[in-house]
Amino acid sequence: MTVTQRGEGQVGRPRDAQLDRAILAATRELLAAGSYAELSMESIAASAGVGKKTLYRRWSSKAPLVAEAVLQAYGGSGSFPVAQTGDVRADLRSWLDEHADFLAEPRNAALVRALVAAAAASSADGAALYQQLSAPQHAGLVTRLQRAVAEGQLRPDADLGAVAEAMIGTLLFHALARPSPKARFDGLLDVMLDGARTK
Amino acid sequence: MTVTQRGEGQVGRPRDAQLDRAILAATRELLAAGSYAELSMESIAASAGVGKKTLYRRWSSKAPLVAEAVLQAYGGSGSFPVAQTGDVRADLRSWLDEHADFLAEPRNAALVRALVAAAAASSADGAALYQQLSAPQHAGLVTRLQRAVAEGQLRPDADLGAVAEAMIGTLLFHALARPSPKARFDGLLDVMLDGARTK
Amino acid sequence: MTVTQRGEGQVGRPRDAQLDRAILAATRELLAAGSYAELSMESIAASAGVGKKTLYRRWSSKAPLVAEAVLQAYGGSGSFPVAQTGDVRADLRSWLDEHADFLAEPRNAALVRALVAAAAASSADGAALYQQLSAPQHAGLVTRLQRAVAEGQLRPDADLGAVAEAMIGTLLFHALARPSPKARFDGLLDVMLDGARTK
Amino acid sequence: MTVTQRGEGQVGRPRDAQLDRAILAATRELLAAGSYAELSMESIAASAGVGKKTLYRRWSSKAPLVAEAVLQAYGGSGSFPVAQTGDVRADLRSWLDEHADFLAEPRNAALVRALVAAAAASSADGAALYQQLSAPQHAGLVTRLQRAVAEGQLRPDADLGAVAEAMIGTLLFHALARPSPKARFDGLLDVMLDGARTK
DNA sequence: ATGTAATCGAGACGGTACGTCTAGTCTTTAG
DNA sequence: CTAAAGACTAGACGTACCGTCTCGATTACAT
Repeated sequence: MTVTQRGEGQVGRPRDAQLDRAILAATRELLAAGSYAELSMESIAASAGVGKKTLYRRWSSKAPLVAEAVLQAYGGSGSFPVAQTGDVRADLRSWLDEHADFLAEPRNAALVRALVAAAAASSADGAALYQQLSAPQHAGLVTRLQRAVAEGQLRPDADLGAVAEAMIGTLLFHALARPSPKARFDGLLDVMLDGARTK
Repeated sequence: MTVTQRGEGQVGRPRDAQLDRAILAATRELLAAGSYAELSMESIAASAGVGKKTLYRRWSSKAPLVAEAVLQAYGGSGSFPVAQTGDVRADLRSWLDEHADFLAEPRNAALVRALVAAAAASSADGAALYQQLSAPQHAGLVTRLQRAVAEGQLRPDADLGAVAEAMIGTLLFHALARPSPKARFDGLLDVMLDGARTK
Repeated sequence: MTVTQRGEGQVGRPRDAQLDRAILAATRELLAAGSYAELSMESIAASAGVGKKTLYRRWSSKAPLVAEAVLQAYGGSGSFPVAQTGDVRADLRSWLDEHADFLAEPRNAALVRALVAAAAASSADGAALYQQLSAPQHAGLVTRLQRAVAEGQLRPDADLGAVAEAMIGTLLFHALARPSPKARFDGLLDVMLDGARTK
Repeated sequence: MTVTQRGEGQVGRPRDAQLDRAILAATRELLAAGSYAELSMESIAASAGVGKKTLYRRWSSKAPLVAEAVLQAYGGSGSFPVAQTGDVRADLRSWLDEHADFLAEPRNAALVRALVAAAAASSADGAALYQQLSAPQHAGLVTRLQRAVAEGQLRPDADLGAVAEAMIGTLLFHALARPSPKARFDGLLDVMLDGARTK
C-alpha cells in the first residue's frame, strides 16, 4: 500500500522559489548603484519584474528584505569560517584579510552599509539584526581563540571576547568610515597578541 | 543719532538663534522615541513648532541635521577629551568609561545609532559624516598614545592607529549590537597593552 | 459498432449548476449591503465559497454577472408581463404598481441601482446592458398599447413609444432618486390618457 | 481709520483657484474619452499636472469630483431654465430640445452617464447626488406648469409632479439607454397635453 | 480498471489604482 | 530677510482588486 506523502497546508498555488532569488539579486544590484535610502520597494519590484504584493508576501518591509539579501551575499551564513591551522596569528590574519578583501569590493561595502542602515531603520528589529550579523562571527572567533588557549598559545586569563569585539569593531569601523580600501591588519594583531607596552 | 553697527549682508530680520536649539532638542527628543527612519522633517518641524522652511534654511537635509543634533549631545566637539595624567592605561580607561557611561543611557545609544543610520542611509553624505564623527576621537587617542610612546610607556613600533581604531570600533560595536549596557573594557586594555600571547 | 451519441465538447467534469445559483444569490446579498462600486469579484467568490476562476469561467466581468443576478431577481425574464384584461388603464396601473411594489423593497431598489451603475460604469457593455434591461419592458408595454389602439381605446396617432418611455423613465427616476418609497402613479396615467390640457 | 478687511483663518498659502478649474476640466476631458470606471484619480492628477494630494485636499474621492465636474458642465446650476413665453407647449418643447441637444453631443452624454455612475458608486452620497441633480429641474418644470394652470391652459387637477417626473425620466432613459441620438419629444408632449385616449 | 479532460477551492502572480505620507519648494501674511 | 502656516509637485508607501495562472483533488465519460 502506497501512502501519498504530502506536507501540511499545501493548498493553492505554491510560491515560486525562483522569485525569491530574483528579488534578492535585484535588491543587491540596486544597492550597488545607490544607498539604502534611495532603494525603494517599488524599484525592486520593477527591477525584478514582480508585483509589489509578491514582495510583501515574503518580507514585511524593506529592512528584513535588505538584511536577507545582504546576508545571502555573505555566503548565507553571514560570516566566513575561521581557519584552524594551528597558528592563531595566521588564522586570525586570514580571517581579517578575507573580510578586508570582501569589503574592498565597493559593491560589498555598499551591501554592508545597507545592512547597517536596515538595522538602524527599524527600532524594533535593529538589535536582533545586529545580533544575527555579529553573533556567528563573534562565536567563531572566540572558539578559535579558546583552542589557542588550550594549546598554550594564548594566556588563559586573556579576555577573548574583547579580542573578538575589537576585531569585529575594527572591521565595522572600516566598513562604515571607509578610511582606506586596501587596509591590512597586521598592526592590530601585533598589538593584541604582543601588547603595546614596552617590555 | 545712533549708528546701527551691522555686519555684511545683514539685511532684514535676523535668524532666531533660539530656534536652532529648539530644533536640535526636538530632533533628539524624537530620536529617543523612534529610529532614524521613523524620524521625518515634518515631525521635527511640528514638534519644534517651526515651519519646514526654517529647517531647510539651516540644514540641507535630514542627515546633517541629525549629525549636528547628535554631536551637540556629545558636548559640542563630538568627542570627549583624553585625560593626560601620565598613566596611559588610566587615561584610556577613563575615556572608555566616559563613552560607556554615555552609551549606557538608552537615549544616547539611540542617538549614536541614528548617526550611523544617517551616514549609512545616504550615499552622498555618508563618508564625510563618519569622518566628522570619528576623526576627532581617533586623533585625540593617537595624540595621547604618541605621548606615551615619547614617555617610554609604549613601544615605538606599536601601531597606534590600530589601537585607536580598535577602541572606537569596540564602542561602535557595543552601541549598535548592544550586547550589554553596563560594559567595562578592562579586558580590551589588558590585551592591547600586555598582549594576549603567552609570555 | 456503437455510436456514442454525445453533445459537443462534453468531456471532463461538468459544471455544477448549483454554483451558478449560489454565486448569483451571494451577489444579490452583497448588493443589498453595499453599492456596485463596493462590490468586488473577490468578495463574491469568498462569500459564495468559490474560487475566482469559477466566476470568470461563467462571466467575463463584474457587469454581466451583476446584470444576470439582477434580472434573475426580476423573475428571470427581466420584466413583469403586462396584464390583458381589456381595460388599458387598469392593466397599465397593475404593471406600474407591480414595479412600484418591487422597488419599494430596499433590496430590490439597490439591485436596480447596481444595474444602472454596471451599465454606466463601463463604456463597452453599457448600451447593450440597458437594452437588455429595458427592451423587453418597452416591447411589452407597446404591445399592450397597440392592442388598445386596435380596440379603439387609444388614438391611432398617439406616440405609444413615448408613453412606454415615460412610464419606464418615471420608474427609473424613482428608483435612482427615490423621492418616495410608496409612490403610486395615478397622476401619470391620468395625464397620459386624458391629457393635462384644459378641455 | 481703515480696517484691514480679512477673513478668518487666512494663514498660510491660499489654495490656487485656477487648479480647481484645471482639475475639473481634465476630469471632463478624460470622461469624454472613457467611462467612469476607466477614470482614475491618478490619471486626472497626471492630466491636470497636479499632485494627488491636491485632488484629495478638495474632494474626498472620485464620486464627488466627477459630480462637480459634470454639474459645472451643465452650467453650474445643473439645469437649464424653463422658458416663460406664455405658450406652455412651446416652453416645454424648448426645454426638452435643449436637453436633447445637450445629450446629442456624445461628450455630454458621457458626462451624464458618469454622473449616474458616480451616484451609484457610493451608497451613501448616491441619493443626495441624484436629488442635487434632479431637484432643480423638477422644481423649474413644476413652477412653469403651475403658471400654465393659473393661466387656464392646464387643468387644475392635473398631477404636475407626474408630468415633470415623466419628462425627466424620459430624458434619463434616453441618456442611459441612448436609443437614438436625435430624439425629439413631440410625441411625449402630445400625449401628456392632449391624452392618448380616444375622444 | 485506467486514462483523459474539464471543473473545483485555494491562493500566488503581474499589474494598476487606491488614499496616505513625506521630501523639498513656493506663496501668503506678519514682524 | 526671517518666520509660521500651509499649498504645491513628485513619488514611495502598503493595501485591495483585477483577471490569469498553477497546484492537488474531484468527477464525469472514455477506453
